[in-house]
Amino acid sequence: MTPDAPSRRTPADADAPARTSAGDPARTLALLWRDPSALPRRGPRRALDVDTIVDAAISLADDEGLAGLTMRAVARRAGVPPMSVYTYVPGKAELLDLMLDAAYARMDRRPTTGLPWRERVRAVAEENMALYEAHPWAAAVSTLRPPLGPGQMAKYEHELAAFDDAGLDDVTVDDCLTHLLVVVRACARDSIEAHATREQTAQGDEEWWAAAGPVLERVLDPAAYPRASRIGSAAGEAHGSAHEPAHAYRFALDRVLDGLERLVEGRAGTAADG
Amino acid sequence: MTPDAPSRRTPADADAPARTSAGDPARTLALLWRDPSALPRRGPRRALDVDTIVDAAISLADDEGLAGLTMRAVARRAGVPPMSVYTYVPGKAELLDLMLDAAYARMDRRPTTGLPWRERVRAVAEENMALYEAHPWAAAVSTLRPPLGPGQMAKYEHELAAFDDAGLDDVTVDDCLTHLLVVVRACARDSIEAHATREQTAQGDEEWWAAAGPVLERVLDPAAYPRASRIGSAAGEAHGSAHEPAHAYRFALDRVLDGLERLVEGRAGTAADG
DNA sequence: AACGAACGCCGTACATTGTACGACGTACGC
DNA sequence: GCGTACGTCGTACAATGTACGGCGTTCGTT
Repeated sequence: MTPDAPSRRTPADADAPARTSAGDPARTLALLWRDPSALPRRGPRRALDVDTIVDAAISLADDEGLAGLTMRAVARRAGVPPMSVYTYVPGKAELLDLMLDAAYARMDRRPTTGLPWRERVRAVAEENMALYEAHPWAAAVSTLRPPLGPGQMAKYEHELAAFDDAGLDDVTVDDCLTHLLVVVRACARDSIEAHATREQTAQGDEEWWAAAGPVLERVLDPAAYPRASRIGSAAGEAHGSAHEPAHAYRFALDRVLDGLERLVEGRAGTAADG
Repeated sequence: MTPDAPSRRTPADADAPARTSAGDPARTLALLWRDPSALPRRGPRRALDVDTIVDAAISLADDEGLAGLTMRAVARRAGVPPMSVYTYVPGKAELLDLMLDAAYARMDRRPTTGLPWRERVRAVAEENMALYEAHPWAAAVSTLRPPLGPGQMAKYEHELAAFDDAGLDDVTVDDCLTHLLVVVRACARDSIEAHATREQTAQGDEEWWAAAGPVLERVLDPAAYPRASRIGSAAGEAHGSAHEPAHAYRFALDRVLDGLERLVEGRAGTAADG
């Protein structure tokens, strides 16, 4: 009753978002923790090792994005023929796990002992944003089932510590951290997409609005959408464009911290509060 | 000096997330608003119209997800040969714009006049979550440059009204709405990915943890990660699994509303507050 | 009434993807 | 010394979005 091999990524999955932990869990974990007992005992000496492939993949994804992360390109950067990558890594899914865990492991974790919890939690947010700035592809990978490697564990342990003296119970601390990380990653994704859109379209936001504006004026009746017209243009003028991801992130982070603070204060309202 | 045609999607873009407004803005807007002057004046009568294609695409994406939304499949569902789709829609990017704007237009918008702002804003969140439950693909599409069609405009106008008597200035109202929508969409994405992962892997979270658990115990030293071990398993027991998207959403929504409430109260803290 | 241009329609073709498969050679255990 | 487990990697395949071009239809103009 050996289970079938977990779903492999086929060309048909094109638009499905990249996902971690899509391979055989045991095999992936052995790779993540560099389990020596998983190494081959017979056969010729391996020319490379897993880390060479992972490093090549990370630097490639940093340069070209997830779209440029093809197995052939990884092989090229590692200096081996295309199919040789599969000697070190079972497939692209496992490679993503390894890349992400390695990126987590290398995160810069500032010591924040002594600071109040709000500043420590803010630091956690900034560290994650820094990760996504250094490795934009990391924000695009789904981590619903996180890569349970040493990097992920160190990250989780460190981030939980930020809530140490906030006086919250264990489950709530996990909820708070999850919420914070979801918001930071969402903001990071928007920011990265803004960047990518500018590059790929070779059309800045101003040019896009300049192209869209005249047509929009012809079809759109301001009287039909009074708030949208007024507030939309007010927001557009306040920031450079209609959407300024950096500003959205700052706003979101302050709002999230305020929300967590009410929880710490014990004044959280889950229904209408009186 | 006619500009080059905006970037078309080629097979090489596989892993790049689907994006709205990737086509020629003027052409896309004409399509979105069903500009009659953009219809052809010569040639044979069209066998179908844009809406047939858009409806086929939406029902297809509802059934099969964004990964199943191929131009060939859209054509099959509309009952035309593959390349005929391009008669009605310039390309996949524009089709996504049309799909999204149509989904926005058909959203169920409950009247919430008379309710306090917090309940009205909560209703906006629920309406968006309902949209993503009905059309999971909508959560995956990047809307950095939103499809400026009638559906998007109606949605924006309606959602702004939720903040009508909260006493916030125009720019802040836009910030709040953006923040709310970002969080709801992020939660929706996680929830959808959880669903998709269960289906594609044919492996529930329990089975996955069951497969990962033993190996993890062998490599992981609880003493090295005290908080992670304790809080991780506490959270895992509290919800069914390590990650319960529905719970994460409820928690996030309450926290966001609390954060906005402090803004409304004028007690928001952007730095340490005393 | 007749003609040419503008259009609808759509079959074929191409580059690109992840990776299954299998041939060939190497190193270890008996 | 031999069988087998393994590394290495060339070839092949199905699926993708859409460029291109051939063909037929309809309308504005004459």
